[in-house]
Amino acid sequence: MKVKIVDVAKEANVSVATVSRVVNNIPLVNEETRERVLKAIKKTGYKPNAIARSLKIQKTNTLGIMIPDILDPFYTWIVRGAEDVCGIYNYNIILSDTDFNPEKEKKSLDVLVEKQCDGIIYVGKNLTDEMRDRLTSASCEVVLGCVPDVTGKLSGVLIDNTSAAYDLAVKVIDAGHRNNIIFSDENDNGYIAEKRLEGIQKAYKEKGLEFNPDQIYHCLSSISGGYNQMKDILEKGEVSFSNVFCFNDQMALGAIRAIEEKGYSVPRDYSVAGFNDFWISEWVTPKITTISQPMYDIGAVATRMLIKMCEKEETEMKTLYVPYEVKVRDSVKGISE
Amino acid sequence: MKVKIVDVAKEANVSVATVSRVVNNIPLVNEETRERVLKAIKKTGYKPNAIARSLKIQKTNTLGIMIPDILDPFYTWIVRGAEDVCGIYNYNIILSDTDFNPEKEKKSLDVLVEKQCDGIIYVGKNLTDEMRDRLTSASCEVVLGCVPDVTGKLSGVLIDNTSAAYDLAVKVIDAGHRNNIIFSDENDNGYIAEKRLEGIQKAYKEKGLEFNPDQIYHCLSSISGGYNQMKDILEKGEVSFSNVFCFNDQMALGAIRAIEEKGYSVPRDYSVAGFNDFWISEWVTPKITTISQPMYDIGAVATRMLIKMCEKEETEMKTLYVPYEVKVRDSVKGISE
DNA sequence: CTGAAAGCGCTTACAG
DNA sequence: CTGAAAGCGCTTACAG
Repeated sequence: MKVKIVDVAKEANVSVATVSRVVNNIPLVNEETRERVLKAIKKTGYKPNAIARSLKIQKTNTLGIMIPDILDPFYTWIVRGAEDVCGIYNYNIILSDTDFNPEKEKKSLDVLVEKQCDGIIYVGKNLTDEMRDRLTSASCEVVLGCVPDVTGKLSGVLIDNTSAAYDLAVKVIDAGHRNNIIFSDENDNGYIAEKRLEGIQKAYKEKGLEFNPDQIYHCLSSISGGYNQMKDILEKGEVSFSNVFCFNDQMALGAIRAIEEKGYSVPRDYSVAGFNDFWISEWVTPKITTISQPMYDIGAVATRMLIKMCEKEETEMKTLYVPYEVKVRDSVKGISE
Repeated sequence: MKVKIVDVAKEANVSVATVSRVVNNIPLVNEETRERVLKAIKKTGYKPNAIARSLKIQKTNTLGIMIPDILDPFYTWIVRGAEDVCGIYNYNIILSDTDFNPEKEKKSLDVLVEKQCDGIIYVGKNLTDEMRDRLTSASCEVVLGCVPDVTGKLSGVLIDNTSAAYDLAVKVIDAGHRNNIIFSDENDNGYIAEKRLEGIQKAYKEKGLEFNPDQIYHCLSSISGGYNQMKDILEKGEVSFSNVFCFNDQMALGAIRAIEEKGYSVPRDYSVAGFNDFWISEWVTPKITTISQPMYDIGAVATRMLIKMCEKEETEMKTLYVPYEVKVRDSVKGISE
């Protein structure tokens, strides 16, 4: 049988109120009494029931985090950042993979709300109006990661995808690549893909290049997604290009392998640019030129904001843009810092 | 204000008991009444408070998972396996990174118990007696991942590390590598490192090779850990070897890069064998020869066992050994399937 | 400084 | 088929 507060109260010959006070470090307890209670706690092996406490104080000290897929290192780092901050402030995290699946997202949100999470971090590549409304009207605090709420009702932490893509594209174009293709997401109706496309188009415009939607390919944002797409292109041999912009580094790595498999070399014959800078990118050959995002920080900052909101230290909503960095490495020919 | 069960009871002109019954799908409710309640729920936007429910029914439908570090893809896959199984049975997961830190482990266990997790999955490279005792006497169900309880009191899911290392070592030795070094963990007092060492030693013995503890190097089990160690060895130039056994693929990748950086080639000049088969291993050059573990399955199976225990469908403790596979790829010279 | 008591939002035996 | 009431294990205003 689990020991509960009344058991230690009996053991220490005090009321449950007193036990509660020493457990919660409330000062106004006689030192002797405190000692006695402490001893009783140790003797009985009492562990407070956080569920009962939560029900009473209407606070669980747990946060929910909704991410597409913990297996994608991009999101893994966000979760780690979130967890570390939670550790500091004595919160815990309920993890929920949503697989870009709207049904899973809805269900996940409901469960997290029902489990009385004090707050929820929603991370994704896109935020539908419906999801935004649900999050806005949820009975707990919410912070977005990687995606903003254009209506300004929800706080968020992310990078400026347009300007990041623009910066990269300018460098790539300046390196002489006037003929690029793009490996975007499976479907391009997502916020992030859209913004990055905007950035690339802006660079094209400035550099006097024509942007043609045919240059966009939609593939799975995984290594094999990039691999298969590139293999297909090379085998058909109908497209000419000197560089491919991949919307994440996994796709870039896959594309590189497909190119090599066909007997070509990166960056000698084809260049490949990535995005996100996952932790392997500087350990593969060639090292991938990419945009690095402070994923860990995005998770950490979003969590800190959320906790502040949960503890009413912060009530103002804001969208925070964190810095990114162009990582010039070896997979794009002719590019300079 | 959050709407609670009494609010919908009023709205539907029934008692809270009746509302509770329809919420929980208890059959003995008049169809009309049910309709009325359902309507009231929809109208009020009622969401049950799972915390209150948990307190009453003494079950939270949440599991805790203690892992060293979610950033290590090995553990990431375990978590994903766990989460998917949780999704099926309507459980949630509280994630807890312990960083191989005993203090963090203790604290984490306490918190998970206090938050009334129905069960806990403990994943690690080692299980100290103290931790085993704490887990055994915890007031919730426990399943171990990757590490067994030698006393048989706790269930576990893992591969047979000794025989896996043995199988790999035999192949490597048969390929002509009679001069190997080993990159183990930072400290070798862990269960997994010990078992793998045993496997290698067994192979040595069978093949008539002499095993010398000097061949073991202790480094961080990360890419840079393997990289730095190998760089150091090569620069000092005092050790001769033709192959290095790395106790995970990250170290192997790092070692490969260090070797290449010194102007050598893998596997032409040196061979490198990995362990665990993380998802990048067949996409790097050279592809890493390694042991693949069904990480996802370990997480999934452990979780299924745990849920069965939580729901009293299973009470017998058992240690389950799941199959591993030797993945012969390109990083070890002369090796055959 | 300490305790009795109400109440957090549910579920469920019990009675009808 | 439905409802009144007890109780899950805590916290905390209130009284002393």
